[in-house]
Amino acid sequence: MQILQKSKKSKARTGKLKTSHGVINTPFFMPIATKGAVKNLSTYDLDELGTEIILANTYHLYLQPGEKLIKKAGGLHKYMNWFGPILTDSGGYQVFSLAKIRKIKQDGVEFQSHLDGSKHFLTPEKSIQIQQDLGIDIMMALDVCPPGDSNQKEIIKACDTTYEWAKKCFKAWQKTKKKQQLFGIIQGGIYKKLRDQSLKQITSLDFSGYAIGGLAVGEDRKDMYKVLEYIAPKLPENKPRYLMGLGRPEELVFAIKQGIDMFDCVIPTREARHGRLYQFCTQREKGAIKLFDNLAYKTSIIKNEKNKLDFSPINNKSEVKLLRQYTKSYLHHLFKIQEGLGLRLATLNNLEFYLDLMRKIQSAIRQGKL
RNA sequence: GCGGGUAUAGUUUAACGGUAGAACAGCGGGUUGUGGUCCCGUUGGCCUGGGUUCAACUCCCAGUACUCGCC
Repeated sequence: MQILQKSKKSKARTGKLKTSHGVINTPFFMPIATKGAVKNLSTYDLDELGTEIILANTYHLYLQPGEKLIKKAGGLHKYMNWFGPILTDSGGYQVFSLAKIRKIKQDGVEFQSHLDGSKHFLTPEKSIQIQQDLGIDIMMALDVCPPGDSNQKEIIKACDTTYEWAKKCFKAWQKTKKKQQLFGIIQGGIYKKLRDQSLKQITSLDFSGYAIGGLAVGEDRKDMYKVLEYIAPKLPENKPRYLMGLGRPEELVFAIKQGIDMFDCVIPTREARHGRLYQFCTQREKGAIKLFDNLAYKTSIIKNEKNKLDFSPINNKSEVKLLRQYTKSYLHHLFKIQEGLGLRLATLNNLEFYLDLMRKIQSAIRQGKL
């Protein structure tokens, strides 16, 4: 990763990350396409939003439609008609989110498919093989993501397994032509000592980049901030730093100030489907949440009746024509009648907000404001 | 015109001679390496007038509205 600017006000930085499908400006946000689609959007929509990279999921694509099918199709890029960079999560998060239907063993995770109940065994090597078959740009090592309320013993165990698996992933990756990048993941919960140890272990392996995992999984928000502030600056400076799974806009700003370069989160897309819209606003407005400088944002619920007679555009400043043309009243109506177009417009709105936020942040770092 | 039925929250409805429940709508909160419209909380109500009874949303009578059938 090439670093272009380092802030004097914080540990924030801007740069460029090269991948085999293009260069990405950092810090950046990845819209989530778990199963090979950003829900409700086409790749044309993603282009219009200025999307630079998306995130997909190894476990989900392995189960359906299967990595072999995608390989036959010419890889995930060709299969889903997206020719920018793709990062895949290894399946490690499903260790956490699908806790009821899996067993962690020494060599890997045993899953029972949430689709048909069939049993599957995901090993570090298998995860790498799947990600290679998918042909994506940035692979993630298989890790164990323990819940936020785990005790110290459980976190230690998760760290140990994560390290063992990281070594196996690294070894499997070394045997390939290394056209794809591989990132390692640091665990350790909210314990500084464990984070330090995990950092030391994982960074002993020369990964393409390093991620902080195991945050925003149920722990206290204050603890999350403390750990992030503590560990982020310790990550290797010349490599991309990825904070997995976060977050709210103010959390992204905070993390960027600690030196994080990469993010992904379901918030903009999921909340869009539930009718919550993100928008920039002035700091004085009711419900405004301050970000930095003079920038603030608020959310609103389009289903609320107050929108029924609001014939103003969804976002009159949007670069997306649809968002300038369709009114809030109409979007309210679309949600009431449960019409898919509503989901699409809301998703466009929220992703444009998140991607715009990152562009504003990049610009602020360049101008020395962040 | 005659006869029958129904009237409970904004809507659709439940129960009961002794504190009227629910769903949807409304309002508020939640969602963090995806839960495809989800989860949690919350504000609203017995058609009107008489009668019986210790006590009536409930039983009786009248009115009103709606509805079905007949002429």
